[in-house]
Amino acid sequence: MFALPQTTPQPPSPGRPSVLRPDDGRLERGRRSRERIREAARALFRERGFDGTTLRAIGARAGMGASSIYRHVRSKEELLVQELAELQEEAWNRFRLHDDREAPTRARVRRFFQTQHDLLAEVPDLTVIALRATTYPHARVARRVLALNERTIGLLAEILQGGRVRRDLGGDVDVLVAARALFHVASGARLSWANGLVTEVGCRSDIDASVDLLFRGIGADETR
Amino acid sequence: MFALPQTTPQPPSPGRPSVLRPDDGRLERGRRSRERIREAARALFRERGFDGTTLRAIGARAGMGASSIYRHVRSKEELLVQELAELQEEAWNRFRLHDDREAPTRARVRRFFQTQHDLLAEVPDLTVIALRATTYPHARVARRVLALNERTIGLLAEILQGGRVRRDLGGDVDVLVAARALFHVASGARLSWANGLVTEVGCRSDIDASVDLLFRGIGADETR
DNA sequence: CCGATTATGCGATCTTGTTCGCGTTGCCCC
DNA sequence: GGGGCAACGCGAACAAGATCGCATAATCGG
Repeated sequence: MFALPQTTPQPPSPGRPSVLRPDDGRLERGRRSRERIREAARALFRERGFDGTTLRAIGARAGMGASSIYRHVRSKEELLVQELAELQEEAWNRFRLHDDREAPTRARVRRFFQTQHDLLAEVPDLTVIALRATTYPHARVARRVLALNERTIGLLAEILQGGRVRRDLGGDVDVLVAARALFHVASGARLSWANGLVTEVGCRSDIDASVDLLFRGIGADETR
Repeated sequence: MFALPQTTPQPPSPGRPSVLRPDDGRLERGRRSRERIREAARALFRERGFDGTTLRAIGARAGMGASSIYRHVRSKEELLVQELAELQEEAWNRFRLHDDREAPTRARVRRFFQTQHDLLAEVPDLTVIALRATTYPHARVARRVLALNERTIGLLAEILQGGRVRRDLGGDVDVLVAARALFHVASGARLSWANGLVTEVGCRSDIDASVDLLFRGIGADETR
């Protein structure tokens, strides 16, 4: 349904991938540089956080000037989005690995968020900076993050759809609307966590509570 | 329940309000300056948007250097948060003005979001930048925005609580969790709107759909 | 009136993400 | 093997938010 994020080390850089000249010694060097940049950024983000990491520092660790980074990346945030994409992929894989399609829908949803959270917990910045990126609507990276989000929502919708065919859901529930609601509620909880309002376990139980609420509904049974 | 945002033109600036010397010609001058800054910022934000507005421009229009602004404000975003606080206050007032406490809870919630959206639509940046502010957990302004959000959530909880006593809600619904869910779902929809993924009316109907969903619940009636 | 205190303003400066123009280098084609 | 073409890297420079030290002025205690 959605385009897979390109995690292969193809040149995802500004210029087109130059299909005319498929490979090249220069391109090889470029790939190595990109790899060094990615590693340096990844390490520094974990050491000092996103905002504490300067492009000059990344460049220094990657053995190049700060401006050269822009040969390979369009913005600082793109470096983090790469990580986000990988982490999401990993989360999906882990989830699917032990996913029981016959389990109650609500349980599957909860387990998905738990799996995702296990990974997210290691890099608290990720969620927050991704969210921040979406607040720059003109930037390309915003659309990239939104696409990633949409993909997660798609997976949630898939889970829900599985429940629908098993009559596990209310009959007239719009699966996509529901998936979006689940996603945003979880994001909100994680934002509180990132701001130190709740602990990590608090965040988890908030998410669980919200999922339960969404399944049960706010309204009184059968009335209005 | 929550501390009211201080909208009175008391010096909310970095230094303490200097209670020892309650007023002063200088303080008077400062108040006027703050007012000019606020007006200039407000106008420029509407003309060019938040990111398109430079502090030097604000300073120029307010008749002072850019650095002087920091005597009255701790960051650029704080200028916008002031607006957000006012706008929320206005939204609450408008809502309460025509609020029918006997109306069905769901209808009240929907009307609240509509009222809020009427105002928000005039300054599309507001929601987004406020959200962005919360992605800088170290900044004071983040906590300020979170407090404002918490206040909105509180109002929603109040509405829900009203419904609970009338048996309008499911018996075991945690009012605060539900309010939070409503809030975050609406924020998510507005984020899509700000990113041009949906039109304003689309955003409104998305919110309505989400509210309906939250009231009805995702799960099948009475089962699991 | 005097010194101390303090709110305000200013310009220089810093920081950091980002852009720009230039030079270098490996590759292809003739 | 020479010219052309990109990819790459670099240092200078820019933009804009923020900080700093200094200057000014208003007030107060004495």
